[in-house]
Amino acid sequence: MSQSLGKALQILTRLGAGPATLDELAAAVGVHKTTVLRLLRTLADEHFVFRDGSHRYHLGARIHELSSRGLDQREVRGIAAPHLTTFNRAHGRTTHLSELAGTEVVYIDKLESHDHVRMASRIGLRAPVHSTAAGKVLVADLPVGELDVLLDALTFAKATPNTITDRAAFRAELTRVRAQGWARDREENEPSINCVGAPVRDASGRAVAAVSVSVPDIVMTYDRLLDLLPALLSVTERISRDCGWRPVEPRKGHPA
Amino acid sequence: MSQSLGKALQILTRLGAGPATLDELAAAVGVHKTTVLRLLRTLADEHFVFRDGSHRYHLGARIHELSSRGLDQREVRGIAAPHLTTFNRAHGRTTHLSELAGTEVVYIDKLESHDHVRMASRIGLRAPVHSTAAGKVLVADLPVGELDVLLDALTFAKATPNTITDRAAFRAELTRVRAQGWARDREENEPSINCVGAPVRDASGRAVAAVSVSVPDIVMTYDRLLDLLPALLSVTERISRDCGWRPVEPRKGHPA
DNA sequence: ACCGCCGTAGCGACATACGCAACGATGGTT
DNA sequence: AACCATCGTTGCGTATGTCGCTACGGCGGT
Repeated sequence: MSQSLGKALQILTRLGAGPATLDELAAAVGVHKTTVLRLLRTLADEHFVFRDGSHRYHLGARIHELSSRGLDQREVRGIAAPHLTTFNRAHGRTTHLSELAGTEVVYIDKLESHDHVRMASRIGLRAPVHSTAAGKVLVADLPVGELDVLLDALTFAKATPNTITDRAAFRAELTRVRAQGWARDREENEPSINCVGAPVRDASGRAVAAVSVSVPDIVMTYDRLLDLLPALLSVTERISRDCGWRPVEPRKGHPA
Repeated sequence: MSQSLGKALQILTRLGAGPATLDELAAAVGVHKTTVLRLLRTLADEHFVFRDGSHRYHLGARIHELSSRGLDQREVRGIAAPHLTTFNRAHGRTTHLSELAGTEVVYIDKLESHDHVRMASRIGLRAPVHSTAAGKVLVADLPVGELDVLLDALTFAKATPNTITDRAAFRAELTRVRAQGWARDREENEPSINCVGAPVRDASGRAVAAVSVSVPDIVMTYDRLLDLLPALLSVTERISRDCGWRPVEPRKGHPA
């Protein structure tokens, strides 16, 4: 663990919450302002931060550039984008594309709802797999060994009264997800927010991303949200096909 | 200049070019792999990078989160976004929103062209003020002292045969920009790319951002690009008004 | 003029970061 | 099974880079 790097990263993270002065950053990070200034100098030299005319430091252009490049490296995002735009245009609900990251999902794209109720999520945020629809579809088809390792690492943190906090119950939920091909989050991750998600698959059939639709209960009930399932399954199928996925053919001689 | 932080930032920048292994990063940064691993560990702990199953490190979720938050902190971006979306929908040309950053502009939003010719620019990239339309409008109205300081710092790097590389010529260009209220870049920044730009002003009348439209010559001639000027001036005026700007009223008793 | 705030420079001490060397884990081949 | 190559990791001693302190300069406001 590199001490000075860790401190610099804390500075960057603090600046994510808003611009700050040298003194504010020194207080936030807990080191002398000379030390902070040295770190800030280095960060500024590489354009990770900049200082305005009022003595405040801000996140700089390099962060945006790297994020933009990093997102471009996530292939599924580029493939999904036009499909999601069309879906969002048609349905107007907050839609996320996410990937699995350890025991969490990370949102790698977001399309805003068309109404005035906005969700506080954003690209780059992470959420636990066990309480999100996206998480469930991303882990449901993991090979047994991988799923066990993941479940071992999961803390099943209770986010709301509805959160699944029991390993056996979560396994049962994943069985259900596998059977129906989509997942739900009924106020399990955030109070008053329901969500449905479906997997995007690649050529190997593996779920490489999830598309999920989130709606506050006051805007749309869970039952109304289910009306979006056909469209959701349709768009994830289209994206999957563009990712090289092909449906498994029914085996001959066996019941469909 | 913090050595270990500098190295870590080099790692992040390298990963912007694509995923890399520990050995590749050690070679790129020029230090022992143990050192790189320590830095990567710290970066990974804070989610700035992650490692995939094939030994490769990638830029992580925190970069995207910080970028997203940092862009939200740029107020003019939020104000301009709906206007630019409408403008882009109507005209379908690559459109940038940029801010001044020292002797450079930094692109803080980008709307893609509707055709298949895409521009290599991206959010977070910087470009010199003297060879870009956006740069010209951002510095044209600077107070004299500020402009002098900026010009002193400018190297007038020659990007193309058309680049203005002479201080006096650039000053003359800025005089013209002030008079007409918009600026051009006739293959001054990149060969075969023309650009027009106009300022977004805040309540104080100061140019706080620029909207620019860039088009490759093969797609649209400079003269055709000029057809977009009325719409460009109109959208920048609308954004400016939303930023609190109000047109200066003609003085009474003087010619209009 | 004085004051407050911010940024900066120089210094010595020492803690942290460094590279080296060795080893463990993994996967592939024979 | 053994062997090999690659990657990641650990432990060590050392010296370099980082640290906080102190003092000072610059700037803006009164």
